[in-house]
Amino acid sequence: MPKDQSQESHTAPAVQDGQQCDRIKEVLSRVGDRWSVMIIFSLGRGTMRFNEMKRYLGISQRMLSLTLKALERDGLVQRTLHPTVPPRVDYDLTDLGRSFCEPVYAMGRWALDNLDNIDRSRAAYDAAQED
Amino acid sequence: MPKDQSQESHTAPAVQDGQQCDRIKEVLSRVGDRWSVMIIFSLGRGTMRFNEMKRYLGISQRMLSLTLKALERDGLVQRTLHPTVPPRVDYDLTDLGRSFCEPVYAMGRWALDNLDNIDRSRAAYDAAQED
DNA sequence: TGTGACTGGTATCTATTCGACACCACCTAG
DNA sequence: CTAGGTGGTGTCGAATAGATACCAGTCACA
Repeated sequence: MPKDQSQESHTAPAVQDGQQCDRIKEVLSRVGDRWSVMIIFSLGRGTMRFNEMKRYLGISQRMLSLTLKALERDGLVQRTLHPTVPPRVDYDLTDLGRSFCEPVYAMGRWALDNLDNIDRSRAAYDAAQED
Repeated sequence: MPKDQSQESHTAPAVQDGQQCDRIKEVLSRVGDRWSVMIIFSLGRGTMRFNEMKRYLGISQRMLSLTLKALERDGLVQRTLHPTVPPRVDYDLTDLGRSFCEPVYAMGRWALDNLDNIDRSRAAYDAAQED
């Protein structure tokens, strides 16, 4: 419950007024973790299979399984089992998942553009600490 | 190490070819966690003080302290100590932090727009599981 | 003159979560 | 017969998050 909403004379940029902030927090808690973002990110390229993602992302089988299940439950990812021999499982983004791609890519692009800035900041901070 | 880069006939949207993906993963591991995003999100509204953020976000003191320190190290957040009595500490975004706001807000906006979709998906998924 | 609450933290202890590993059934190649 | 692929689940120790206590100092209330 936000206590001090009275002095927002700043550059309030978007949607926000307290209970909305709570809902955002709620959603980000669900889909805002590292592996969810990474999975959405790579599925944006197209269909992937379980072990393919595992190798590509360097994620443990357990976390991949759990995260994919959660994303499927949230309606971002679709799981398709092909009853061949051996059985083959494809993972794709749903429409909802694809719409989530845009903000995820925006973050990815920012990450790429600013990795060097962050590294410089870190080095400067660490150097300053050594006094 | 991506193994299968050959069949990207899909809507490959942005920067990506393996080692770039690794760097994105690296940055997202740093600033992509829930509390970092939430802190950037609320600092986007303007200067905040330590306990103000603590109350607003519902974060523990320890995590707030640690996350702010990490964000300061990464150059996204600036800490200003006013040597008054009692001492007062202000937290602001740096220019780098403000540039990060855009993708963060994009995610927040998506979260807000799609919370209901996610809830419906979850309910449907859970109902289907009960067979 | 306590005592309760505020400031911005740190230290500690515990609960949750994560990742490594083993295991499953089944198939194929050597 | 063994090694490796498929897509997972179960277990266990380590890392991590959150709750709580505590710090030094100041203020208001009674």
